Amino acid sequence: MKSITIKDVAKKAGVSPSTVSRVISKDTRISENTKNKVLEIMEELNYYPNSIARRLANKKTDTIGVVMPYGTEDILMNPFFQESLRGISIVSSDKCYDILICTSHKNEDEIDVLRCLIKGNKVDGLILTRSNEHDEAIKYLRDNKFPFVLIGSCLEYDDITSVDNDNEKASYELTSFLIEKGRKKIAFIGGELYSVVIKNRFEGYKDALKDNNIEFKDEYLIFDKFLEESGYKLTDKLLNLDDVPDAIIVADDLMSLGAMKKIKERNYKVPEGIMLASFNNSILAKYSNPSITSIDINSTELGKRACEKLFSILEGNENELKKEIISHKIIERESTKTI
Amino acid sequence: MKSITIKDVAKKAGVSPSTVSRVISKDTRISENTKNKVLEIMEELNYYPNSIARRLANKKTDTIGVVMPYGTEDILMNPFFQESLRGISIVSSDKCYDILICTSHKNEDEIDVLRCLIKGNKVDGLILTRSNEHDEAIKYLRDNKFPFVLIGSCLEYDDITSVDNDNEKASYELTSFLIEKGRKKIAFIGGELYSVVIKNRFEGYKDALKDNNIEFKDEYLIFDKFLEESGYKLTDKLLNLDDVPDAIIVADDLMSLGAMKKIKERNYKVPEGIMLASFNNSILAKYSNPSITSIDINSTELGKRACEKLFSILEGNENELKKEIISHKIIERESTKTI
DNA sequence: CTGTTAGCGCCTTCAC
DNA sequence: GTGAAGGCGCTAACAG
Repeated sequence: MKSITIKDVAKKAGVSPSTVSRVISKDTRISENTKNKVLEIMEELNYYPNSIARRLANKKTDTIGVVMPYGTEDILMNPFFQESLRGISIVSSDKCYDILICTSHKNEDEIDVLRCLIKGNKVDGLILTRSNEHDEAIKYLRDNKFPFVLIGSCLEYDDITSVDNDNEKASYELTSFLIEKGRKKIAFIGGELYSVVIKNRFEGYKDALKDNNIEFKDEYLIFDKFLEESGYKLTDKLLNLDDVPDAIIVADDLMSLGAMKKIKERNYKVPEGIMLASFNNSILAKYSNPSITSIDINSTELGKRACEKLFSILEGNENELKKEIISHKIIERESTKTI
Repeated sequence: MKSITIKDVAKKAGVSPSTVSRVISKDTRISENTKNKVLEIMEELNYYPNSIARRLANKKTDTIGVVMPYGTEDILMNPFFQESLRGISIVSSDKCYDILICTSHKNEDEIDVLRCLIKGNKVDGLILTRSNEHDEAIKYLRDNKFPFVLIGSCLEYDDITSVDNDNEKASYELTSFLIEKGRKKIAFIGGELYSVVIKNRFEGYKDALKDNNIEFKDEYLIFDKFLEESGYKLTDKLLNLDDVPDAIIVADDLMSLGAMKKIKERNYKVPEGIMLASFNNSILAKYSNPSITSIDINSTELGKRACEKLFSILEGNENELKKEIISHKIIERESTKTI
């Protein structure tokens, strides 16, 4: 089916293609008469500009890419990504931008995916939804001076535009919160060790222990993947220790469900025997039993602000704050309630 | 930053642009020598074809659009969409297709969004993730003969390619399951009444009652939005009835969490006093307390098959099954356990 | 204000 | 096998 073009409209309206083009791009210097005439014909012909052709001529795609974490098979199921994507979507649809979802499954190299996106002119800018230590993706984008915003923090460069929580502080607060509840044997279950967010949360935990003169114990610190199953397995190890912890901080809600399951299986009581506290405050934490105290990180807001910053960059406003911090809040629930 | 083009490669390789183009599109009738030479230069120049230009010339975008439900502010948070998107993503990345996320927030008209997508040549095909009665989007796409696959079912036309569960049967089974457990006062909490999936699930429920000679009671049937909060409110109404139900089927996990919350608040026991059973088997059902019996609808598989069918259509294989059914399974949990 | 011209970068006949 | 030429649909100077 032959789609109708700007030429068809022009011919029928008795004007030149460029006049039609001007109407489309809302050029001011054009008479009301011809404008209305053209609009009328456009309506009549049910014409709609071919965005591909516009993109080629404008060298602009009106599309932003959202890069989901590598190896997304399971991790992508974390509600965090859904929530931040929602924030991104709200902002970008306001600007009439499209969203391209970028994932690298299986054997593909993440850098190849990025290369294809930016060299192929598929997107105007990117939002990364996570960061690792020595992050290759960040390095690649930075080296190529490609516009992007990071949801998370970058350890290597301080010229990266990013939106993040103060995870170190949040973790410090959460740890202190447990200490105030009288707990001293506090373990920490993390996700991937190379992930920056985990590093931050771990640091905050360690600092809080130190400031409260509690000795940090190596065996109270374990890491694995951001999966429910990992939480389950790691907790088992903690419960096998000679000196079983009386509180556990888990770096993610999904993992904490696994932890909770194991704790119950082993017949420990939450919160009496072991207190549990977690991060992200997804709906999972709210409906767990007992419900889990969790840090609300404002995922949707992270997405929104990241997207707004990206637009700001694309519009050339370089005076934006490089690193923006989104507030967090401890949501206390049963898993840490003192009776 | 000037991006390098096919011409640059051609010049440096001492061949014509068309030759380079042939190398890119893996044309066979080309000598090994020139091919290698060109590939070498491409590598050296770090050349990557401009996909926008290719799209314009080929009239093909290598992109599929995934249409999220209208008014997505909250509904989009349902894990179902995340899971089916994952399935779609796995298949499309195999084919090197990009995924465009399409949402219509706020005041926009969904049809406008679709119009913009297809008239604007932004995607080769679409996947709809839900269907309503008298669905305008389906009608529009069908009228325009635009390639698309529906996750769900269409009531009006039987020439729509779709992937769905047998929701009627599933609901019939779930209702029968509760009846076998000795329950007779079974209520049904649905989501949006105009949604096809709700209609199907309601029909199955009604049929099961009928086949078991249980009278259908109007006051046991209530509908609202696909939200946790709706489940909460609707359940309150059920518990206020003179004849309180002894079992409730909820059309969605998220809603059933709300229902569970209310049931507990009102001091009814699950499953002893009231059994609860639900649909979708998201992680929410598993970790609720008590855990909730739910129909596993295979969300990821729905996404995968929908995407495969779309590719099949795009490749011109019109001999595909129009309506494909994905299997379901009752996952029994505490909320319906008889002691 | 409006039309003409020349691309955007790639692909695809059609010749050789 | 390879090159030249024209076109995909739109935009952006440059004229007038």
